[in-house]
Amino acid sequence: MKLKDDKKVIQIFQSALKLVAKKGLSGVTMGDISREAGIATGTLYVYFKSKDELINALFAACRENSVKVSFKGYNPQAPFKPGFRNIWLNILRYKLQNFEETVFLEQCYHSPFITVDTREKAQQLSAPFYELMERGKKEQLIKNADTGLLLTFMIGTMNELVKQTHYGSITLNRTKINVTFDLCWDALKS
Amino acid sequence: MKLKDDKKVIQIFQSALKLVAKKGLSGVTMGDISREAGIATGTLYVYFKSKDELINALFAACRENSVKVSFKGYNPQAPFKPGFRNIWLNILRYKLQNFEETVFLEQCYHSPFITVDTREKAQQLSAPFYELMERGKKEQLIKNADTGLLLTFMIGTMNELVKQTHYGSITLNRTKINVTFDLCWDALKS
DNA sequence: AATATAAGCGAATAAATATTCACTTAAAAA
DNA sequence: TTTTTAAGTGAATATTTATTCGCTTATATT
Repeated sequence: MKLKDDKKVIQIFQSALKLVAKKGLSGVTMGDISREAGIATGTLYVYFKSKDELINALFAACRENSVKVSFKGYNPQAPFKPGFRNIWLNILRYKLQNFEETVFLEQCYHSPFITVDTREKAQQLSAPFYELMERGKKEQLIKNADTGLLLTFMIGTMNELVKQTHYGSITLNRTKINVTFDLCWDALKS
Repeated sequence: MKLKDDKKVIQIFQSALKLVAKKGLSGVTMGDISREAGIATGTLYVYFKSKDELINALFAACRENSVKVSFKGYNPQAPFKPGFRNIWLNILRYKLQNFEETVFLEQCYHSPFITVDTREKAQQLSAPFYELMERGKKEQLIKNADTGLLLTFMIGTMNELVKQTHYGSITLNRTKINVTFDLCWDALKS
C-alpha cells in the first residue's frame, strides 16, 4: 500500500466523494469508484486493502481537513465575536464548497463501515470547537449553557442549511448568509 | 402484494428501521430484515415487490407519520408562541422516541433508493410548517426572514441535537430541553 | 543498458445479496 | 367437509459486487 498523500489517493478520494453525494454510501461500488477515477479496479487495491479501509481513510481525511479549514485565520487574542463569525463563515463556506464531503460525513455517522477507532479519533478533533465556546462563555458573550448543546445548535443549523441549499429549496446569497449568522448569534449570545 | 396497514407490514417496517439505525442504510440486507422480523425472506416479497419498493414505502410512511405527530394539539386560533413551543416539543419528543426513524430519514436524504416521486410527495408534506412560520411572521413575533431559512434553522438544530443525544455526547433533561427551546426562540423571534 | 522493483491492469474468482419458485400451511368460501 | 385461495417458507438461482492474480507497463537502481 502506498503513502496517503499520493496524487492518486486524492483522485480516488475525490471520486468516492462525488459518487457518495450522488448515490449515497449504499450505492457506491469499488467498480464505480475506479471508473470515476479513471483507473482499473485492481489498482484501488494497491492503495487500500479493502473497501472498508478506503472508506475509513476517507472519513478520517475529511474530518481532519474540515477542522483545519474551520480555524483558518483564527487568533485567540483578537475579540471574540469577529473571530467566531470568521469561523462560522469558514465552516459554512467549506460545507457549501465541499458539499460532497458534508454528505459523506453525514452518511458515515451511522454507517457500519466506520470503526470505533476511527470514530473516536474523529471525536477528538472537535476539541478546538469546545474551547472556542468555552472562551465565549468565559467572556460572558455566550449563554452559560452546556457547551455540547451550544455547538450542536451551531453545527446542526449549518448542516441543514447546506443540505437545503444544495437541494434547491433555499438559494443563498450574501444577505441571507448574514441573516443566518444573526439567527445563530441571537441564539447563542447571552 | 398486501395492504399497507397490515400488522406484518408494521413489523417489517419496525425491523428495517431498527437495522438501519444500527448498521446504516448501506449495511441492511433483505435477509437481515426478514430475520429481525421473524419471517422468511420470501415472505418479504409477498408484501413488497423489491427492496427498493420496501425502502420507498417506509420512507413515505415515516414522513407522513412525523408530520401528523408534530401538529398534534395545535390550534391556529390559540396564541402563537405556546402553540409553536408545543409543536417544537412534539417534534423533539418524536425524534427522540423514534430515533430509528430520524436516522432512517436522514440516511434516505441522499440515497439512490428514494425515487424522485417519493421525494416530491415528501416535500409537499412540509406545507403546514411553512404556514406556521408565515403566521409567526405575520404576527410580527418571528423575524421577517426567508421562511425556508427559518425552518431549516429550527429543524437542523433538532436533528443534530437528537443525534448527539443518542450518541452520548449530550444527556438531555427537562432543563436542557427548555434551554434549547430558548436558544431556538431567541434565534427566530423578531 | 540491463536488471530489479513498483504501479497498473482487467478478466477471472469468490463472496454477498436480491429475487424466484416449487412446495407447505393456514384461512376462507362452497 | 371439501375445495379454493391466499400466506408463508427457505433452499435454489440470478445478480451484483468485492477481491485476487497472472500479466504488462512504467519507474527506479545498478
